[in-house]
Amino acid sequence: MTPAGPDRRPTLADVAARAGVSTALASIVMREAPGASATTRERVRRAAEEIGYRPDSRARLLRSSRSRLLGVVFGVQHAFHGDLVSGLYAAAERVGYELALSAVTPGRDERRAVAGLLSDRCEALVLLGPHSPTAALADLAARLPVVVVARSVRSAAVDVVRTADAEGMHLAVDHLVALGRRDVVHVDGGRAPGAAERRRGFREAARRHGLEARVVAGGLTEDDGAAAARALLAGPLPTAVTVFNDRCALGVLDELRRAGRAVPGEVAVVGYDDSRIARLATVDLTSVAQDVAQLTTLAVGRAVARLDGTPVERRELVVPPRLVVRSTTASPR
Amino acid sequence: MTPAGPDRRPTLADVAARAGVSTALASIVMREAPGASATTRERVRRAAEEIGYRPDSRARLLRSSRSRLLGVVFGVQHAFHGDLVSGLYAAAERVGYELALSAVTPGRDERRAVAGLLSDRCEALVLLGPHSPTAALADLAARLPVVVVARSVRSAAVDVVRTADAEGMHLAVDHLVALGRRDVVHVDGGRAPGAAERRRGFREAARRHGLEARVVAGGLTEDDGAAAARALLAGPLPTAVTVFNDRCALGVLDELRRAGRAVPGEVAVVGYDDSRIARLATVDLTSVAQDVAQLTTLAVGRAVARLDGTPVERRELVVPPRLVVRSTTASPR
DNA sequence: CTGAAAGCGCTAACAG
DNA sequence: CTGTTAGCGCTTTCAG
Repeated sequence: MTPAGPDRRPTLADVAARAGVSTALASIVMREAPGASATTRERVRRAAEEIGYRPDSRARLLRSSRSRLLGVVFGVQHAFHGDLVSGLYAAAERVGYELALSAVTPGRDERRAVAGLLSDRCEALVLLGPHSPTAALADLAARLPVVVVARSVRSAAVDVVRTADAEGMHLAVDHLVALGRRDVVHVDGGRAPGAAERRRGFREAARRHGLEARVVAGGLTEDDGAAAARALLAGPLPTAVTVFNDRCALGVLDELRRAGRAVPGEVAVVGYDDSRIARLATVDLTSVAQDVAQLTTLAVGRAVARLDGTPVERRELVVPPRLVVRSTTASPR
Repeated sequence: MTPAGPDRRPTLADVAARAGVSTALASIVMREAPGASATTRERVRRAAEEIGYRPDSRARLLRSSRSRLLGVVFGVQHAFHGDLVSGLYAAAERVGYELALSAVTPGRDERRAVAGLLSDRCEALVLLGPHSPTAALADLAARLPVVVVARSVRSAAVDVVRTADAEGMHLAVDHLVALGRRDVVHVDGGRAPGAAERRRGFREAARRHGLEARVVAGGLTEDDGAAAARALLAGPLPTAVTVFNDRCALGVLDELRRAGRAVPGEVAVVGYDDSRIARLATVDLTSVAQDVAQLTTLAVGRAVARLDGTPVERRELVVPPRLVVRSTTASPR
């Protein structure tokens, strides 16, 4: 079928030859850059189509000084990171950037994930809930713009886009108190990104209402939540529980139900993230929602601002959370 | 601080100049290729270290004919895909390949995810549970090796690595029947990858045991499962239910419990995927496990075999599943 | 509006 | 063992 020639993938030169123009012109057409007549455009586009030409992004990036590539490091296990990645794709597309994804897995740590992205000539990095120490993040930020999402970092070197987690807990506690629940316990996220902030917010709000700010150890997973619930069940049950995140809250819920305790009858439960699981009819968990669209738009915007040299007033961008009330807190005590 | 010079990132030429060698030699050292003395290696490595040199993978790939890059398309929502991605990273590393990730999100379909990967010069594609029609997959496979994971495809053009889903359902049904449950219903996955195969396996096994092979509509999500459970609750309850996947099974479980039905007392439930959620103490769902390590190792191996031109005997590689018995089927009727 | 020429940073032949 | 010489496929001046 094809002539003897090796069936290497077609290059821009092939397109140009077929269309009877120079590669430079073909390039202009493919990039949709100004400087070619409508006729030429049509001819070149047709030629490209016919031979199944696909631009080689490597070569393109190599040549242009800018790669317009944003590196994203995410945890492959975290459902919430999935939501953020979705938002980032959309946000990047709106401003003409591409995303390069690099996952953190049980066998691949953040260092490796970042190293891969650096070799790929990303212009800036967006790190979702990174676990790296502040110093490491600062080092990285010395090389290229770094935007940390969903975690606060005490460093003037990196940009941060996060939810006002403390405020989120205020909303939760205020809501519970309004419902007449005054014996509120917080199930903690330990060292997870955002946990310290949420714990702090809980304590502030509790104090403000004159409550005892009791905190029990939790974690990120359903098992952590179940364990926390067992600890709670060992003593007199509080009338409400705020939990670090929805996964953990699910474990709390499930364990409470197993123990035959009514939710929200005896105990109200509030989660965090407003994940898909919280929205399920069968779970229907009251939860503090993070504004994913806002977070991702701001993260990309901030990265781009750094790249464009746009002056930036604040290193930290804080997005307000929203309380989504569902049945785990619906009925008053 | 830095001299007047533009602070562009250091190139191989910079390293070479600093080490007092040619770029070719520096290249050899950086690639750890044979052809440089220990002394030179040391000197070059030091120079690279000092100026913070990082190889530019784009340029490298542009130059070399092979990219050693495997493109992976995954669904950012699917927890199981996360597990597969983790396994793929490990498998690729073992054979000296890199991964390029491209996510399918609510706003980014498979076409776009694939297109991105093609521009990145991936040598082969690994598609996790793709939704594209067979014809589209075959077209793609005409351009480069394509390995489909976790879905069967009736096409001689693409390689498939999947779990023996029918067999998985056999295991589930056999187990239930051994427990004395003879009124078994399957909650279906609809058009999801793997659903047809699982449904078929259920019917085969049911027939073999002389049971009525009842199937009700389900889906991939917890909500789908809850809806299916409500349908089930409308009539006389079966003594056991097999469900398309764990997420859906979770919805079934939760709805049954809400209705006050005992699991496994009245109804036994079996899920599919042996996901983290199934393993949770509070869920403890009997489930058919897919062998992730095996699936991913085979998928990468198959892609590499195609690239190396190694003759391949079967287009389809089928991995046996394993039944993990937990408390949702533990006690006999 | 179009084409020729010069690289982007790196690797792969070859020479020496 | 080391250096020189060509490009990979594309974009980007800069002439015409």
